[in-house]
Amino acid sequence: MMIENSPLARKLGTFVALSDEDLSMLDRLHQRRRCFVAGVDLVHQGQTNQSAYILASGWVCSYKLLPNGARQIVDFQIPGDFLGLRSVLFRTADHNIEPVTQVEASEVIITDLLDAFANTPRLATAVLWAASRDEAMVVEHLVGIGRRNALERTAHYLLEFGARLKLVGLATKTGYDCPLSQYMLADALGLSAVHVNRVLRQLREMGLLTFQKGHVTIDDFDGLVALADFDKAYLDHDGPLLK
Amino acid sequence: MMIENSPLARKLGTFVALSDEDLSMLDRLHQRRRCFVAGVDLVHQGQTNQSAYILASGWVCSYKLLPNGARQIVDFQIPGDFLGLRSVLFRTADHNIEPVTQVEASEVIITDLLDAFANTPRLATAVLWAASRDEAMVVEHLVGIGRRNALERTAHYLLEFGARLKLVGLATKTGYDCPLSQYMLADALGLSAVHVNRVLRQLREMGLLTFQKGHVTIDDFDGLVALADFDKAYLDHDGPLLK
DNA sequence: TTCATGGACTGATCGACATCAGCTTTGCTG
DNA sequence: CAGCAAAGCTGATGTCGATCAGTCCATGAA
Repeated sequence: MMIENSPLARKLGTFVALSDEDLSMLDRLHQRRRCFVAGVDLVHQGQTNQSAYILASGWVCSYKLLPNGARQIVDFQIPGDFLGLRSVLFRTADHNIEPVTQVEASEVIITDLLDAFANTPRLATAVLWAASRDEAMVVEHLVGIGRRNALERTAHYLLEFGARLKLVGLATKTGYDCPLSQYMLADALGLSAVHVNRVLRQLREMGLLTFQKGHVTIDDFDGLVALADFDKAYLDHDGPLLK
Repeated sequence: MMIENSPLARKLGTFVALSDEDLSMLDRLHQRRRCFVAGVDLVHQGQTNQSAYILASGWVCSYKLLPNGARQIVDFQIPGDFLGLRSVLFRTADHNIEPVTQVEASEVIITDLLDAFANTPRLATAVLWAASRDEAMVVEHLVGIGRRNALERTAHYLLEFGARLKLVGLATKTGYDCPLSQYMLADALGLSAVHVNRVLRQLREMGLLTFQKGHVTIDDFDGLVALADFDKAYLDHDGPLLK
């Protein structure tokens, strides 16, 4: 069985060395596989008693709508990420979740997860670690919107995707597939789509990065890192931190 | 003993009805009381093996610095809030923490906390709840910076403080003490101090809110809620959600 | 083929907020 | 109470990014 190739196992494995027992416990969480089509909300604000999921394939976005019609995308989830954990704790969702692409996800029964926590503390550590990392990413996103200009912000965001996708084997040093439209990118970055377009052109003309036809090509990694003040360490490690 | 008057107990009590056992467990976490003076960093980026704290009195801010000299304040902590929990999990802090005022805080030994989790599941639920709420606030903050203009953003932020402080008995319907300078507010809201000043004047002239001499007076609560699109439900409850 | 739709892309114009430079008030300390 | 630093406050000017108003190009349906 290909347990250790699930995106989540792969990601957690870089944080914490997982035993066979941990891996099979992870596998047990992946029972109820479900599919969703792009564009149809999976969860929306105010909905109660939602389940949590682990993303197996495809991209998803979490966003909030404002009464003036604007929307802010808070985060994108990629394979290996948890979905809607906070909504479960809160009992009522405070944001919407929409698949960007077609999506496969495993429904997580919350008692299964708590079971897993009690029986495999190593796994629990890894999951908490991943959750902290997710929160750190939201914080970094906030900092970017608050204090970085459009160019730095965009560069930083796209670098971050590279790092996240590499953890689950969906990116190389030179680039990754990215199903986002410029509109979505705009709603994530707090910009207008028009301006995102100009910024992407600028990044391309500066020879740093090419965002085209659903694919991001990193043309000059070091240049991007310098421009965006990207902290290489914070998302990516050489091996498990906890042996 | 005045256990149930600690800000944390008071806050958690509005989420989950706590037993005497829960309360005395909470009390045990409050052993090592420490003090800090305003303006001197308590934690800074990159520092490792930091401890966590529970804030007993005073205000604290968590922020990040960018190489261009800008800073973004991610969150303020008020009495009853946890401090630096993520840094503990991550082993190395990804942000700075600075007391805004003189501060009293209890150092939390992480094993004590895990003990408390194992022995008093109700308390554990409450703490997780509080942590989710903190995360929800950061998300709301991100949405504000990304998609609300300066006026709405400021109004929303100051309303949120009112709601948070009310939970620990430090605010009334009509206002609260707020030790923040306009500079700090600016760094939290992603604005310049000059603009914050103008926005505060505008709020005052609109008869909505007065921010002066360390005190915020809510002049027209409903007006503010309408302007800021503030969700009254999300921070404030009439009684424990979990009986 | 024609039409419709949605994303990418561009120029012109406008406005919200930043920056700069200076003044005033407050509160602290010698 | 004089002197000073820090915060509050304000006008003038500049700029980044929004908005408006399109064109161009794919894809897919009729």
